[in-house]
This record gives sequence, C-alpha cells and structure tokens, in this order.
Amino acid sequence: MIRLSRLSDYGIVLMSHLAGFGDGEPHNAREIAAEASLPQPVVSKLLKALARQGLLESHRGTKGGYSLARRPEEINAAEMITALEGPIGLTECTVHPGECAQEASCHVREPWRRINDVVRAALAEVSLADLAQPPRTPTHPDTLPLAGNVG
Amino acid sequence: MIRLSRLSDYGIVLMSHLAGFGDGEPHNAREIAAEASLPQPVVSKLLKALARQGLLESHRGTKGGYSLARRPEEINAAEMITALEGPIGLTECTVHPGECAQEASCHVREPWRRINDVVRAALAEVSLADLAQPPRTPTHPDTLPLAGNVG
DNA sequence: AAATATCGGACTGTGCCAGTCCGAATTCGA
DNA sequence: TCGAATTCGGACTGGCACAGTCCGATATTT
Repeated sequence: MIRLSRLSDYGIVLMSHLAGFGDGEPHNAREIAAEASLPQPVVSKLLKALARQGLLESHRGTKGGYSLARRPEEINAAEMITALEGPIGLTECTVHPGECAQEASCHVREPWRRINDVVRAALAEVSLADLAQPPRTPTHPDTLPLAGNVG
Repeated sequence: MIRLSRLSDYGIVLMSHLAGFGDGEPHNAREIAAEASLPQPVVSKLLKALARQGLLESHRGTKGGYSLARRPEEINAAEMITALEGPIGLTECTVHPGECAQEASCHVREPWRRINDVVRAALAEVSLADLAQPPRTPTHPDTLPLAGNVG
C-alpha cells in the first residue's frame, strides 16, 4: 500500500524525539522508549539500526545512549527511510535491476523510474527539523517545500 | 519499503497493455496474459479487481473480456494504485485514523500528512497514457509534470 | 570490580502477499 | 435451444517478510 513498515514509522518518531531534546547529549534506549511510549526492545533495535547507518552516534557504558550524528536540519526523511528499510523504490526493478524477467520489453519501467525520483525528491526535501517541530511553527517556514503543493 | 506490491505492479502493466491496444474492444484475460507474459490466473484476478473498482468494464460471454472504462488520458496512476491496494498513505494513521494509541501526542503526524499529499499529487499527475507510451514520446510532452523535477 | 549501556545476532509467531482453483452466472454463436 | 467461452465471486494454501523478544559479549563510567 505504498506504506512504510510500522517499525520504520517508529524509527522516525524516535529520531524526532531525539531532535526534540535539543541537547547533543546521548539518551539511552529506556528513556527514549518512555518518551515515545514504545516497548523498549523495539526502540533498542531501531536505534541500533539507525546508528549502524550513520544517522545516530552510539555511546556505550553507564552514561551511554544515542545522539544525533548531525544537526536535525541536515538529516532528511529520505535518508531516514533508506536507513530503516533500504533503498526507496516503488517497483522491484528500480531497486534490483535485472531480476524481473521482462525488463527488456517493459514499457512501463521508465515512467516508474521518473515517478520514483519525484517521490524520493519530495522525501529528501523534508528535514528532521521540520518533522520535529510542532505543526504550525516549522523551522524554515519560507523554504518548507511542501507548503505550496498542498491544498 | 515504500514499495507497491508485485501484484499492483502487474496490474498497472496490464492497464498499460490495454491502453496500448488502442481500440475500445474488450480483450480477454488469456490474451492479455500472453501479451504481458504473466500467468493467466494472476491476470484474471487483477482484471477482476480493476473492473470491480470501475477502472475497467467487463464483458461476459464468448467474446467477452475487459476494456478501459475511460480514455487513457483520463486515468491516472494514483487511481490505479488506490484501486489495486487501497488508499495511498505512507503511515497507518493517514489511512486509519484512531487506531494508533499515541495519535494525540504524536508530533510527526501532521508533517507526514503533508508528505502523503505530495506523493499522492505526484502520482495523480501521471496518466495511463503517459505510462503506456514509449519513454521518449509522451502524449503531452509539454505538460508532463515530472520532467522539470528530475535531474 | 560492579553497574549500566550498547552491540550483534538468533529466534519465533503472526499476518499479509502471491498464486491457484472451482462452481455459478452470463453471453455469444450455431 | 444448446453448448462453448468467458467473467464473477469466493475460498484456499504456501511462503515470506515483518514485528517483537531475548541473550551473551563488549565497552564505559563510577
């Protein structure tokens, strides 16, 4: 259904919570889980994955935890989704060329590729800062790319 | 993975084949299956679903089959996807509000709604005619909405 | 040394997807 | 009027990815 998996959705919520803290300090999985009202094992798993992909920095030990690897303005939705569930692509052939037997004769492939690029671009325009802010007061109201396209 | 299901992908390919025939005549499932090199039961199932959603007209009997309910220019990708796999929405709460326990306190919801709208709009701009045409000669080259946004 | 974290992976159940199949209803042609 | 071809509507099944849990090892702070 062109839907991201629930875990990925959670992951982005977690990122927005981390951005919301404002400090650069590490926060541990338990704290973030409580903040987001999500089960702690799930949160652990997601934070692990995000750190592995370079969006978070991990800090071991007693006062350890996770902190954003970059400023919220420098992290976008496309990155997060890619980190959480692999390359963005509506169709199989966009992500894994060559696995579809009828690629050569497929007339629909090129249009889909363009559509994919548009979706990807739309997601790349949205920063974590935009996601973390309350709806009515975005960080960069003038440059928020979605405002003009939505009714 | 923000991916449409394989069946939906097939469904759109089938629609583009039907558009490619050019005539308004009904074509049966076996013929279309052969055209698209897909198993016939799958094709049957998909055509059934598309007809049920009003995108195709079905004709029973010996010379029966399926034909487009509207002209290819009047059918867009968002419709086809919606018909094949339900409402377009990246997150659960966009499609089924009220099922997520933390909707009230979720800061990310509103931004996601805007992103959804952008994705949906992008898909609505692409007509079946655009999909069915060979890549380099779209029906409406000047109004094809994707051209400007892609590198 | 003890406590607290992450790290890395294995593990399991559930649900949806992909695909098949069948009987009934409908239409066309002879 | 009969038979053939086709859609229609639904049930059914196997497989696989997702969702979520758990544990031992490692690192860091006190």
